[in-house]
Amino acid sequence: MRLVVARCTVDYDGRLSAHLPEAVRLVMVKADGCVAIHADGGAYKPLNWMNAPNTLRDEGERWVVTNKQGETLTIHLHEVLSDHEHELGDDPGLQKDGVEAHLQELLAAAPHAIEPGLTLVRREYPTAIGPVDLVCRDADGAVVAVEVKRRGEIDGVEQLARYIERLQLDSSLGAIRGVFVAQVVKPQARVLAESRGFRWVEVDYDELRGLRPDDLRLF
Amino acid sequence: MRLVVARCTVDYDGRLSAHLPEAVRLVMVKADGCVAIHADGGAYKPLNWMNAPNTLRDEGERWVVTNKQGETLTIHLHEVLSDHEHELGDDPGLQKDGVEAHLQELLAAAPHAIEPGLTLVRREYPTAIGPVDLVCRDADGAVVAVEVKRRGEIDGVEQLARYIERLQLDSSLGAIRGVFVAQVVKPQARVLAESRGFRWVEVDYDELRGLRPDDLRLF
DNA sequence: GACTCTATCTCGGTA
DNA sequence: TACCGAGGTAGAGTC
Repeated sequence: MRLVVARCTVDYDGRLSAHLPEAVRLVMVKADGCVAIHADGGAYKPLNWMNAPNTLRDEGERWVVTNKQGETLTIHLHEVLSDHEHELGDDPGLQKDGVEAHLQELLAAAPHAIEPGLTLVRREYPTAIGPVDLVCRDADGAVVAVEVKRRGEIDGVEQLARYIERLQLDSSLGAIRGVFVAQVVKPQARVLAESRGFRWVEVDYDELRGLRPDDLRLF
Repeated sequence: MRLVVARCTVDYDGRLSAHLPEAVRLVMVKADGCVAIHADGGAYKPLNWMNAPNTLRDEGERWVVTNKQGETLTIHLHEVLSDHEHELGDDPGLQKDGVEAHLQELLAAAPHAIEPGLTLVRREYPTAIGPVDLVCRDADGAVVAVEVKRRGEIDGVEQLARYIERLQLDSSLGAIRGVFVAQVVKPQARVLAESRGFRWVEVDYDELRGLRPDDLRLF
């Protein structure tokens, strides 16, 4: 990784055009070739960048970075204040826990947590407009489509509505109920869900993780 | 801006949990206090970060960064290979050209490019759920609601549907047609638009920019 | 502050 | 490869 602190101007020309007036910034060049220009603030997003793969033409005072799509990033280095190279080596990568996929797994293993008597038919049930998170049957044998979100917002309810619309076309399934499940269901999403005739349910991730499927036999 | 290259492990605990095993990485601390941990590859996004405002407790070998929501980023510095501080000063900021707002301006100036005979009633037409990008009248005098996107995806079609539903409540407008306009309309969005009874149109940004409003009088 | 929408989104999965 | 969906989305604008 090469770290250059310099007074510079930068121009990007590609999906849009963008220009940075002269100022002191950090230019970061990673081992994979990607380039990012950072100011001293404004969170983690650089002001300008070019992802790998690309080709960097170093003309001394001017760097021109080009990618396969023909986008260019041009950096004029007016004054280099610092220039260091570091060997970092490969990164073992990030381990995540608590994203939507995990929530869906836990609910697939314990559909009773959504409502008593619910049993799983299939996870990621395929339709022409995308997979339904969970398709279940309730205690009466009726089909229930479940949309799982970490945060329950309005577009998730609409997603559920689209799936049910699609599932209804398959007459063999009979009447289909919709249930919207999330750790938090926002007020607007609650209103829309109810007006569409869907139940909405809030679940607790840590509680779910504590439940073994066996625990639910008690219901 | 402080740049530390160090062999480190990192843990984030907040909206999810994430862990970084021991490796050499760049720890960047900006003047506004935000912290980002970069590997030597993988575009501009850091592996882990904490935005400003936050508080950094420097315990020497361990840094604990906490924000107002109670999220924490814990960095264990096992071996510091480099540690530099730089004064960058304020940044004059980025100037952009070619984003959705510009596309909307161009189409407002040349609605004929969407379909012959179309004339603009109003840009950013206000409704209770947000502004409609363009409201026009077609050659027959019927109202046409236009949603403009740079990339036409499924949620843009939903947005258009919500606006039209809303506009229909205003009975003075009569029957309302919907048109979905983008530089590229994705397959799923095409299907949904058609099933909702909307036209979809792809437009070329550079061509539009070349058209002066006058040119369109010829249609 | 809350809500809305854009983004050179990034990133991962899958067909 | 392209498409599609999630994201600790971030960031900007509006109310």
